[in-house]
Amino acid sequence: MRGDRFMHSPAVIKSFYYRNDCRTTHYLHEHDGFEIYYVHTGSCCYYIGAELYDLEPGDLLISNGKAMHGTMMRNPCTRTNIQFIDSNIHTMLPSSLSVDVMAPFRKLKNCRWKLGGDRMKEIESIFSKMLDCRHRTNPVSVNRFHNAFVDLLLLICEIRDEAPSDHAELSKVKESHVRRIISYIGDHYGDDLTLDHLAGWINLNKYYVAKLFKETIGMTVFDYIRKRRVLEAKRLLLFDKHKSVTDIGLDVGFKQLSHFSACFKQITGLSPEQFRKRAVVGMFPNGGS
DNA sequence: CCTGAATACTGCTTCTAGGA
DNA sequence: TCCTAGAAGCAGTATTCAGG
Repeated sequence: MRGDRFMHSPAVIKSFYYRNDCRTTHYLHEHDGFEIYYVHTGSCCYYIGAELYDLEPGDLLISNGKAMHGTMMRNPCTRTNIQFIDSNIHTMLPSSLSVDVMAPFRKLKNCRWKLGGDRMKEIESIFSKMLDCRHRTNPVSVNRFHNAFVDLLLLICEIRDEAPSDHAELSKVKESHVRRIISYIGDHYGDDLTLDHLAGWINLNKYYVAKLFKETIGMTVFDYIRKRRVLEAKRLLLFDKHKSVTDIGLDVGFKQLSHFSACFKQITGLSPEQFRKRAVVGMFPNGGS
């Protein structure tokens, strides 16, 4: 792993993991500040709040760490991950800077862009510069690291201005429907949800809803609901140690324990009980998100 | 952009058994 | 007692196509 808890600017940058090989699913967690997540190779599902992103090489994702998030690996994935807080970020910025570099993080909250070849080279070059300076403590290297990070924030501002993000695309009618459905599932995953129910709530035809959802998200409504329930079950298994697997299964919307257990194992590769035991032994196996 | 029908298929529910 | 796993039947879902 090429990265660690970063010591240069503990008041701003909490961690910097460069081209981190990521082969395991990372458990749901939350933290202060913001996160920049960039995929170099491989692919993974990135869950944040009620959103799910399929990330591929060249995908850049910015997010608010306060939202519950985590990754589910599809293939072994190499990614760069930076966690930072903005309360003291002014200490790193040149006084002449006239751009609000935190605007994309505040205005968009969670957002993903698919970068093209030139932008990929550019952002990867910035990450390399940061890597070069990360362990040097002399003032020049510290300043170079700061400058590279500010350059990264400025690049994100540029990308936001010129490239449509998933967030912007969601303003379209179709994606707006899907966003509403995802939001509804996020609030009601513990209830008895059916396609009829969802279609009725959004006033659309159920066949159309199924098609729309699959087109936009890449998975069926059914799959999404199951993953959302398992996701919540994972959170409860980790953070509510006194709650039995049975209660958690029922809480998140499964009617039968056998079905909960089967779904959980299908999605995570572990039974709920195994998941809880392993989580106690080793939380966050690779560090970062 | 959206609806509706037909059909094949998926996976949920229920039941049961067995291990820890 | 709690949890996992397998089997069978059936309800619900995905897909496709035609049409407003």
